[in-house]
Amino acid sequence: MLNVSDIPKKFEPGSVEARWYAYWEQNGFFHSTPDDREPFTVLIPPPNVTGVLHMGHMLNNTLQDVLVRRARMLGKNACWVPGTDHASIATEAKVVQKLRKDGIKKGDLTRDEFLKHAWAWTDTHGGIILKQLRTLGASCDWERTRFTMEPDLYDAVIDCFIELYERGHIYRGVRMINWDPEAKTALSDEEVLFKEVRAKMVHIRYACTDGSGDVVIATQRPETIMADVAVAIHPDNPKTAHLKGKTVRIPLINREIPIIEDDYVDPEFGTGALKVTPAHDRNDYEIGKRHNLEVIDILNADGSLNETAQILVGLDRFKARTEIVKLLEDGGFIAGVEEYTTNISVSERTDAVVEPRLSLQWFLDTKELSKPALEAVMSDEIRFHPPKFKNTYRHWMENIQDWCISRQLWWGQRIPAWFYGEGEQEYVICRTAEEALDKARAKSGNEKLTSADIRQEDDVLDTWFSSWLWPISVFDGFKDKDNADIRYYYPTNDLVTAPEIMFFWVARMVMAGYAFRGGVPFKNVYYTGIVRDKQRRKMSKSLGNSPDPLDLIAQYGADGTRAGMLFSSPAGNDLLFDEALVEQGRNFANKIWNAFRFITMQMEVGKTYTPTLDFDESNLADRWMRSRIMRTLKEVNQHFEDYRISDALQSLYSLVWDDFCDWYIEINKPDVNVERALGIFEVLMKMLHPMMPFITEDIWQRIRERSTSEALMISAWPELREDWISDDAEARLVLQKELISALRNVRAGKNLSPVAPLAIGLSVESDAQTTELERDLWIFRKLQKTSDLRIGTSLEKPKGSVSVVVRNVELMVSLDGLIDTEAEKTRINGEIQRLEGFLKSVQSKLLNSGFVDRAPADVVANERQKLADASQNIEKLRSILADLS
RNA sequence: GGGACGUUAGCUCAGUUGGUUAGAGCGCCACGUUGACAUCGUGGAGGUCGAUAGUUCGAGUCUAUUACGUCCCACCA
Repeated sequence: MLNVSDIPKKFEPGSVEARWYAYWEQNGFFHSTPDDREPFTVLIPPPNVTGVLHMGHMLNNTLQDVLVRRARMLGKNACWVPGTDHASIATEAKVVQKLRKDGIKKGDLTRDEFLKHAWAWTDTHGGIILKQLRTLGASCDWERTRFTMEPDLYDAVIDCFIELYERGHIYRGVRMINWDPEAKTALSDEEVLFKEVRAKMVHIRYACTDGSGDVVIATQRPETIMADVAVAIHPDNPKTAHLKGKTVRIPLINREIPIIEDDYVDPEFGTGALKVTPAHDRNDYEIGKRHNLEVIDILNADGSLNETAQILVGLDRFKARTEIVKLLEDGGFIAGVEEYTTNISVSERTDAVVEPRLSLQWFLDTKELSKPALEAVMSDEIRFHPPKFKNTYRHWMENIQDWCISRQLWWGQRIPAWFYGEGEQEYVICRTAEEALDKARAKSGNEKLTSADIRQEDDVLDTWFSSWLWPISVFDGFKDKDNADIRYYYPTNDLVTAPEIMFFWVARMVMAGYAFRGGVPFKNVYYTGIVRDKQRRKMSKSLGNSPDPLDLIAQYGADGTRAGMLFSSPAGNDLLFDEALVEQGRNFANKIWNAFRFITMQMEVGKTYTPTLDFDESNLADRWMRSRIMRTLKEVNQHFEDYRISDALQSLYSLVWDDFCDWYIEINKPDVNVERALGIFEVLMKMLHPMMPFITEDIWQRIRERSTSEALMISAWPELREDWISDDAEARLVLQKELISALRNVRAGKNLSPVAPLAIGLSVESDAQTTELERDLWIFRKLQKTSDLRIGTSLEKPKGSVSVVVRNVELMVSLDGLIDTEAEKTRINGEIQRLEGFLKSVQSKLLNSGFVDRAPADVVANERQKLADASQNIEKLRSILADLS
């Protein structure tokens, strides 16, 4: 089965990845059903249904796959549920855009017609991203793929709405909300972003009606003066005291408005007078409420001026802004214009400048729901990785506002409210029109109501109002609150997501968890960073600085790409993506490949080899190798425990490359014990599998014939053998390594061939040490060619030799004529100087009675040992120096 | 305006409860084709831990102040 000629010099990922993925999937390894094992559940943060894979997804899903694959190997029943989100605003915007291209206006379509287009769009572009995830190696349970707009999940949202309404958490009311004039819908506070811009502050004169002069008011929104209903001053401001009780005239339209007094006004700011425009400013709305002022709305839904404005009607708000400044200038109303920097709010989805707008919307009252959700995180019932995000979470939860959940869109779950009677003021909440009719009749006492009198609310629900149910709805926990799946898989284990959606999604899922299942929806949240480029710019389509993930996989292999992403992504840290990382990942895969290739080259054709971990107790290299493996396994386990995935990979990288390839194989060359090497390989492949699934499965299957049930993907994670960890073996091998490195260093310094045989002397302290060292010296001999190797306590130093002190061994290299005495002296003097500096610091510690008295005994003993060692080595170096002259 | 976090080798980051003159990976420099691998090997050069002041026998590791940076939240016209 194993034939060297089959094994190319380079690892070729393309040919094996698709094959193994199909193998895993066809054998049902991804699929999970409840059984006696401990469940391990991960839910994919559902990407937008029509989205394509970007670097953020790559990082996020690689991490999920690593966690899931490892849990599976740990014997847990791992279930990774994939799926997509209907992304209400984003998708509707895309469909509208597409229709526009085809010459169709959304307004000309009925709701049903539009939805047909939307479904067509979803069917055409939907689910691509899930296919792409397979390329990455994601071990999702595809049979469980869900979509937030599929019937069951749609129903879940409706059930949820009805239940929350009945429990009194949902209300309908007129509030100042964020209006997106582009998408023509309300937004939640979370969907609004702040953007810093340069803007003009216009100072406008309002004339007092009594002819006593002007009031100058500063505003960055001069186009809203037609909606002004008052001018406010602070009651205690002497500067504006003379204005009390007066009225002023709005420029251009000459409407008279009163001057009112309100504490909100900052006397220090600007002129101390503020125009009050309740319809178009949150604060002004509050002031207006306090003073019982009228609300004059001069804007249309699309942000253009309406009839009420009287002037500039029909003009867009931004056009109107420049136009009105001209008019004001012409009329002599401008007192000045200054540029300044300010924050404007924009829609997260459409980038349109958000308009504060008074409107009738549906809200979720979050006061009660947020309480247990806050507690769950603060008490670490849900653990955040890294924990610093607890602060952000707490801050938000403590200041949580009611959630505006209605959207003036069609693509989404339609609110199950049914209006009857005049003016849509009366409604019932229920699932169907029939039910609504009964309820409406009962509620109104009007038995004559017919289905024609009943009309369903047009609005749909915020996308996140479906996503927040994801952990429950993917297991049909609304349809059947006690079904086998949700009993078994819920609460889920790990959630991997970006901190940007902590409020949108994480916090709300926790609230939903408590609201509907009385507990947490997951136990750990791993926050990834943002994927940025080398200049720390966020990767984005518009900047064009993002590589196509699929290109990366094609070029470097899925394993290489995954490893590359994992190399540099501690939890919560941004990933500064550099193709060099992926290159490193590919190189690592290649290194593994070639180590394996080397082993196969040692095999005889036709012979059967049984991988074994039966190490040779008498062989230091073996004892060392198995110690390194187990020590690393212990580290890796701990790293996983701590969600330090990068560190886990780093440990494995070093185990494979440094310990196994650079030392174990090198020491054993040319006749490596194949069965043992294969045994080692099996352990290594297991440990690496969660991170690099393809190459590890491929090698695993090449090591020997395996039945389906023996596939690496479903094999058991290695068992930790603490008894294999040996400080003694590791210390002894380190000494050999250091002796070898020291000699290599001498060779390099003297420009000697790495393979020229040299006469070596090793001078040690005692006969016992001679015996000890001699026992392990075969390793030194294996890796360094010697013409003569002597070891002893009183070795005579050959003429013209160079000496290096390694720990407490003096390594003497006979160089016969090649030695540059002066250079040697300089080197040794430098070494002495370094040691003396060290010695001094140790001495001063030990001379300090405070240290000796108060430091723990072992620390003091350690210092004394250091003192002794350093002094001894200095002595040695001095004698070497003396010999040189 | 409030808050969180960060500042350690050229770059990206580790440094657990304060105790070896600070570590890793990548990069860099030099040498190298000893038949697994040049997607490689060997060797090497690089930091005194943002600054200041404290606590302590001892501080990158604790405290305070300060500078700079990143992010989150926030209705100042």
